Amino acid sequence: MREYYTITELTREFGISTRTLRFYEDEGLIAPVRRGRTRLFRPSDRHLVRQILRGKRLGFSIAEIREIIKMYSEPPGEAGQLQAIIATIEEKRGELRQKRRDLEETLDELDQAEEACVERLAELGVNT
Amino acid sequence: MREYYTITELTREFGISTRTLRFYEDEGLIAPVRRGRTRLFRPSDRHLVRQILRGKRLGFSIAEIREIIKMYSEPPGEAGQLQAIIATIEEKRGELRQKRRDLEETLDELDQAEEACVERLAELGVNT
DNA sequence: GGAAGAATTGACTTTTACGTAAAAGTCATG
DNA sequence: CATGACTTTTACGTAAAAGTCAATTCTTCC
Repeated sequence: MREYYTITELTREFGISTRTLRFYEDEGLIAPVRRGRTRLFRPSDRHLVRQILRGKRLGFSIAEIREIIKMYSEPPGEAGQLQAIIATIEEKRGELRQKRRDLEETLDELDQAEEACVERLAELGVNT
Repeated sequence: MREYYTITELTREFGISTRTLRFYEDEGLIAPVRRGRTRLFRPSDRHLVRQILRGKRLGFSIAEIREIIKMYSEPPGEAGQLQAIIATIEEKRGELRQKRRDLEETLDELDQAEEACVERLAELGVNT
């Protein structure tokens, strides 16, 4: 496990721009350490980037991703806060399940569409 | 099955604004018929709206949704076009499968986060 | 037949998530 | 030490997806 990654290493690995990484830092999603002014990304930062991009692919906004990421971090000390986090987790879980239903439905409809195309092709094959 | 829905009926059913529906019409995603200037939405339009919102929840852009919707419609006559559609369906299926992996991973991490919270709560319960 | 209540159009605004360009600092290598 | 590849900050720009608002135009209902 490497200790540090440079910003361009991560841009290449994830196919994103330096602007994007700086933007995520501005948004408080990641906090790479500095040597002088230069950012050094630790494996944990790299993992956060991975989680951010995953969230993006699922259609979550930066604000939502921030919320999700916050929940992965160490749980706080206070009981009330813990309850609150658990409630938020429940909520996100609900959203994800909705997305899963959406996903399965869409996959089904794509299957049907493909079948229709294949049938149509068969017809053409016969008629030609 | 009702023959027509008014625009406000659909806004209420789906929790979106008239502006949004008109926007989708401008974008060519739906094409409600008119009585005078008033839009009348058929069940098929309503179903399209359902599909659009599903696409949105999955993080697809309007352009992508347009692409997906086009594939649900009747397959065209020409073999080359049919092949092209099938290829696009394959591609979308790939994206959806990636999303599904992302989704499962996120659900797993949320589970872990919740467990951590529950444990922490148990500790607090013991210590108090 | 006139007032109230929907709908419509068009223009302008907003938010999100970066893109892009300028100007300057950093650092390894020849 | 200078060259070139990277990086940084600052600041303005932009595309997508609506929101908002104003001015009209239908309806319809009493």
